[in-house]
Amino acid sequence: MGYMKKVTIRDVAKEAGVSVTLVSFVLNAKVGEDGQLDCPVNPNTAARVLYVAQKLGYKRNNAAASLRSGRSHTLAVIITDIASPFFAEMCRNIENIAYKAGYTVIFASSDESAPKFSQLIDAMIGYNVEGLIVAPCPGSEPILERMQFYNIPTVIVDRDVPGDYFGRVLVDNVHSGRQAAEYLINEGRKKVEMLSYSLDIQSLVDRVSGYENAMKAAGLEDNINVHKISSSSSNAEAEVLEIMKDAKARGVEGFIFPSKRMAILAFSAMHAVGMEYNKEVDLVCFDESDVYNLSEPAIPHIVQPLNEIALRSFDLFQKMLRGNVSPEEKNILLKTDFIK
Amino acid sequence: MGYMKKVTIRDVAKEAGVSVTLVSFVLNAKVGEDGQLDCPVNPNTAARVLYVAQKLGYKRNNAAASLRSGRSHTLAVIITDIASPFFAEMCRNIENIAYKAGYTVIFASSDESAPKFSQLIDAMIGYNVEGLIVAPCPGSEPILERMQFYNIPTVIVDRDVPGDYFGRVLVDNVHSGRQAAEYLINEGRKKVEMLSYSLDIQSLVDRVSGYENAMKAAGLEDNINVHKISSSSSNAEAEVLEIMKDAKARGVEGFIFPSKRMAILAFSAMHAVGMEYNKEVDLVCFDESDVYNLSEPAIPHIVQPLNEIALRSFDLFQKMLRGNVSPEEKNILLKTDFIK
DNA sequence: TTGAAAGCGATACCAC
DNA sequence: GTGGTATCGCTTTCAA
Repeated sequence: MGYMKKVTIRDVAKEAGVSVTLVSFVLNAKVGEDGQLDCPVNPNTAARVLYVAQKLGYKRNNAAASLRSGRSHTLAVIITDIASPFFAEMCRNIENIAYKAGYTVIFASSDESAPKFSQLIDAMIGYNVEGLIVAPCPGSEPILERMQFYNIPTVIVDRDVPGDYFGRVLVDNVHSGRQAAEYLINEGRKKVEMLSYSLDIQSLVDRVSGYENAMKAAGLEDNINVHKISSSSSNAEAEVLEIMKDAKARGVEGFIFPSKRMAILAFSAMHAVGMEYNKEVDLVCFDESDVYNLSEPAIPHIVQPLNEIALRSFDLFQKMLRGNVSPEEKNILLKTDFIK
Repeated sequence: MGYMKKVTIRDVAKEAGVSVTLVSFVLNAKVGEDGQLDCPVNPNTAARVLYVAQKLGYKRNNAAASLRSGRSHTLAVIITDIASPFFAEMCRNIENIAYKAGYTVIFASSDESAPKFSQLIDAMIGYNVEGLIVAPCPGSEPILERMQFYNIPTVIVDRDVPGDYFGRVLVDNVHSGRQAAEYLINEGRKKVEMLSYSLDIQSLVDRVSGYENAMKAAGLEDNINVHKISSSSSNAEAEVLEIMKDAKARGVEGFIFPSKRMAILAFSAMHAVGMEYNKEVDLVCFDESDVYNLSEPAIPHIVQPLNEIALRSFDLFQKMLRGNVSPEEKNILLKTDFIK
């Protein structure tokens, strides 16, 4: 079976007996509130053009339109790991919002690699994207700096990098750490401890600060205890087992596991040393897992406000695209959601 | 701070003192095995051009290149749900593979909506994508049919739709159902039953067939029992509870839960009726969940061969792009992975 | 209200 | 090896 030759604006113009200009006008006109097209074209002509375009199966060639107009109606989203449920869900939300606003979204994943990130940025620039929503990876700072030379509005999410040019939509991790600790303290737990990584990840450092603040505020500063484990899973497993064995011996009453990965590790260890959730120890975890919901009772956990991150990021991008945005508007700090 | 004017091929040409043709040649040349550029250009000139392009920060304008050449080096992937871990991981794999082959991937999610799917397809055509990897949603058949008129190689994954034009990379669900049942039978379980949805989803129907085949082959046809539940979660919960209560009373020895969602539902119900995994009942589940791995011992489960799906899909797309592919090559059926 | 014509930035063809 | 230039399909003046 043969295939259609691409039908262009010229074909439509010829068939409708008008000029290409008219066709372009009609095809780009927005429908006003009254259902009328807001363009200086005779309604009858417009209707005929629309009909013909439809009949011939015309599809705008975005490459040509973008080349000429300089606009692409395309937004790039670069995250660090497309396989992470958090990012996947964020992408889905951004895509939905952007779609309604007439934008196409290009997603890409840097896989935490700065060279790959650099190539992706180049690709995105080549695509004439109108904006960028990006979760920075280690080493991405100098690459991101270049965005302002291209005058591409850039919104940072998930992890911060310095720079006045950028918009940012971040979550208040100090708050979330405090929230976790306060919950356990209110449940009557006094010996509340926390797991963390020895590697300094800002979000974890903040969560630890929040935990420490809450403990101090409750007069429990002497009970503050943060166990830092290796980020390589091979060592981590044994380390966590040791920590839990010791914790059981010391009668720890509450634990904060500030990531899903740590929570899963800790559950295994707790099981192994015979430490029972909701009996001797209460928990607050982070992120989402089936395990949290299946536990009896469900384990309280703290999640990122994904839809709001998506909403605010896209909104900020559009504001930046349109013109000057005040520094306050450009720096958005969101609160996490506590799921009980 | 000001921003850079976009630097074009002309700027590079002028600065390097050569023609735009030369610049284009050099910038598009592939590096041969000997590290030499395979283009009819003096190596010194080429080096100078490369140097200047780098110095000026030249980035190819894809819109222009695509418009002129008709090629976009872009592949579209349309799935039904970007928030599903299965698809997210598949996307990541495709992106990685495509990236190495010099392709950019545009992802989009139809959210199981045919109208949205149609709009996405139009958008992708407008982007001059060179190919499509698509998980069809209900009602997408007539829309997909149109792809051949545009001569865009299209590979179907996850769910089948008829059509000789398409390539397809699917998994053998009959096999996976058989595999699940055989495992339980080999463990010595005779009363092996299965959960499914009352709504006919082909992959589930196939898994059920495989289960039935295995039971018959083992002479256990009298024990075949498939419980069909509503797909709406409100009813499903109560139904599953009832099923498990009854199953416990009848002394069921093995269960197959053919999706993660069903498994989670069933775990709650089993817990509620006091039915214990690895004691009175053995399980085989599908997909991935932390719960499977945290159970003691870990619950065997069957997963899609994601990386192979990604690999074969992209490979098939490239073959279809290049020329005629035999019907055998166009229909790929993969085996699932059994995780013990 | 309509149309002719000038480009957007690259590639591709042809001549040198 | 190198360079001039038509051209891809569209948007955008500008003039009628």
